[in-house]
Amino acid sequence: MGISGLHPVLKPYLAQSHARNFRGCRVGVDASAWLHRGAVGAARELATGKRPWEARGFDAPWVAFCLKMVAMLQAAGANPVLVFDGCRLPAKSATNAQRRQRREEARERALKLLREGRESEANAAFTQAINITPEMAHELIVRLRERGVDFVVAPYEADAQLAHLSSIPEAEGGVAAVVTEDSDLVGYGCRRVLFKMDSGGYCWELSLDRLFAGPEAALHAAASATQGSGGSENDVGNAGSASTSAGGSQGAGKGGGRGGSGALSFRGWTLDMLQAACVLAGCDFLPSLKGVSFRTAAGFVARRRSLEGALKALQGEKRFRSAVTEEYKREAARAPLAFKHALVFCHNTAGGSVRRLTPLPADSPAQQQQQQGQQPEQRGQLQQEQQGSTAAAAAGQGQHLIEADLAHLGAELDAEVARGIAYGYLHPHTLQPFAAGSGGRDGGSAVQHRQHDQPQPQQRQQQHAQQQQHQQEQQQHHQFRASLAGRQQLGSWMAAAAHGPTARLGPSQQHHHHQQQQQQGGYPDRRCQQHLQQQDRSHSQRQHSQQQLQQQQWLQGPQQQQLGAVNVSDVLQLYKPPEEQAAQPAGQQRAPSPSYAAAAAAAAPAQRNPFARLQGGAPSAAAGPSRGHAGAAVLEQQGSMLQSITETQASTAPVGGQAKGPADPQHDVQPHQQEQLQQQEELVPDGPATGADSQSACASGQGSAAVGGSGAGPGPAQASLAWQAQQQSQQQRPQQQLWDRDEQYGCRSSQSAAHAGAWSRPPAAAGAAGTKRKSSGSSSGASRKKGARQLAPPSQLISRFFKPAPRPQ
DNA sequence: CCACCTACAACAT
DNA sequence: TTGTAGGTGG
Ligand SMILES: [Mn+2]
Repeated sequence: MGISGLHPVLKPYLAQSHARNFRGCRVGVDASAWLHRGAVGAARELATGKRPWEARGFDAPWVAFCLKMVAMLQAAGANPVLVFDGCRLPAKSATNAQRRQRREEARERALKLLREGRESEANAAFTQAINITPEMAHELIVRLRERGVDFVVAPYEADAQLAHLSSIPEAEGGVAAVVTEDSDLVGYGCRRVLFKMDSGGYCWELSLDRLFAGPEAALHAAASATQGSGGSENDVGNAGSASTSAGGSQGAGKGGGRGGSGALSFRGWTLDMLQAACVLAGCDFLPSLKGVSFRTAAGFVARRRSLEGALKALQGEKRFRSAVTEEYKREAARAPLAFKHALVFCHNTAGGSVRRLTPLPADSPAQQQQQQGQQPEQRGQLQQEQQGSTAAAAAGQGQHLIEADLAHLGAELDAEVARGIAYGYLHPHTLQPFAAGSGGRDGGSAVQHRQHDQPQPQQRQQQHAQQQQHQQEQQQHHQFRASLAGRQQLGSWMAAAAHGPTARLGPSQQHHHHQQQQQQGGYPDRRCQQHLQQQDRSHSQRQHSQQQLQQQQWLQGPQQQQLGAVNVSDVLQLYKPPEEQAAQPAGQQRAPSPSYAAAAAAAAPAQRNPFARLQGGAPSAAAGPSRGHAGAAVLEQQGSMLQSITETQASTAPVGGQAKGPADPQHDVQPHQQEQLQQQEELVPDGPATGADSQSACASGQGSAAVGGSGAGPGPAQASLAWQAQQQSQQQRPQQQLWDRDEQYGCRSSQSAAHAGAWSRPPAAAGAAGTKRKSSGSSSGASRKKGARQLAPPSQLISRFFKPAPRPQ
């Protein structure tokens, strides 16, 4: 959903931009949006469970689309880092239930329309029934691994993970900007966001720093943008702060400050205030009061400069007085925690573990419990402000931050589990290993079936549909927690067996001993077990579908028996750089699966999944550079060195220190206005034909020509040649369906693509040729390899921060 | 002017 | 996973 009404407000601050402006930079990508876009072309097949592209050896359309976008970014010289959604978030269960219901209704409608022969209407309905599953994402992940494209699966929301990457320097695996469609990213505090990126690389850029500098700064920067800020690298952070003088009449009436161009002014705002406005405006975690959207929310926040103040001001207003209940105030006070303290995967702490986007304040009980055995972390100014604000907010209400407030943000995954999820080896919903041999093409995995098909009278169905979705949502969360308990118990057991009793005991939710858990069958606590039993009862009143029965079985899971069968060293050995395991071609080497993954093993015996594999495979040339243990060790050292260096720097560096992002793009600031658009000759050589302000205008006509067009130097032009060739060869073939064609997006089926090198030229070469941005990462990536494969590995793979489990001596 | 609602769109031809 | 359009009403 995002933040209601935020996008229109941001419009004056959006600058037209292009992927090329991030040459040599790591760029985070919200993968779900791309997967959705790519799945539209296969909506019907998804709903009916067909995979016609397999017969021709093609990737699924959503995979192909994402790879195409990746290639586009690489051709522009950027290093994409794809971020996937992970586990379901309890805080969003209501939203998820709604969405599921909508999808299922759409699917029914579509099938009915299809029977009536109304094709186009049916297709529209199928589109609305699309659901992106982890299996579908995994199909893409397999390809990304092959190509050395960086990715990470978030422990929960990709939004928060992207914000985390945005908050750390690129040299440590962070990103300079984030590609997304979701306005939530602003609320999470992403420094630089690229909205609406099209297949030509054009997009609209928002800089948080510039937003807080006020509208005049944006306009001024736009005016001076024509002189191209050349090779200087550090002018981004303070581009706006130079010019601030006229215009900003703060607090006109009740609508917050208005700047010169009729835009809302956020000058002097803090991230806290922005988040307060987001919460009041309505977000995924809390629906808004009737009649409040971002504009009015921002007005109240601007006057009182805090969430609490804004709430009081709302209460003072006649039309909101009755709506601001105590309950709403409580929930509104809690909602910002979801932005501030979301759980993210941090790849360079403790060999990869789950952390809070912003650390909890030091004095909270939850924090003290959580922080045992962990060291406080140096952070940037923004994060420190955030941390303080939570403490202040809690103190202001005479309350402490307790675990109950954080429960909605998900369980803290054990590091082992988190790593398995983050690197794409564990299914984030079931926590079972993926059946890697299939790459997700076992046919049934991506089918969007209804969970239960109970024949019901239509009215009743309508009546109970919502309730059913809610129940199913609850059930899934219970299953997840139960499974999580089993897994984390396993993780703790492994660590204990390997290293003795010093091992960490798992998440804060588990203040229980192993024995107790085992006696209770692996459930985290009594409450959970009770709920599960209730679920059992309510289930028995219904008919069980087969799938439900299966879920029931693994819910009561055989983890106990499995425990004894696991060989510790085998499992620990699984934590190796993924290249090593990804090496073997599918089906060539069939290793027996450990009982660790009994359920998955039964279904799919062939595994490249390190979580389901006992022996190392022989690296193959096709799979790219297989880095040996030595290489991995070197990387580890580099990683920790970088970490320690930047940690010492972080304490003294101002906020702008992280804004090391891109050196100022040539047209860093272009307000979203027609007149400004006309000035974009350099960026858009063809110029918008109509002067319309829509995205299609800047992407109009020969988008691909513009990529390598006049404005580009030799480096990028060369790099984009292959990209252009793809576009053209594809344009010359009008054919029916993607998977019916001889080529897929101008490239052979991806199995052979790695050999053929049909994909884009190594962008790293271009980046090395004309790197304006320092971006230390890309150099290592560029210099690394020649020969073996032509696909340029991105700078520093998060996946390559993959380290062995931490072993205390 | 602002918010709400409903319907529609996202691929690629 | 999400955003947008147009019409309506306070
Ligand atoms: Mn979101």
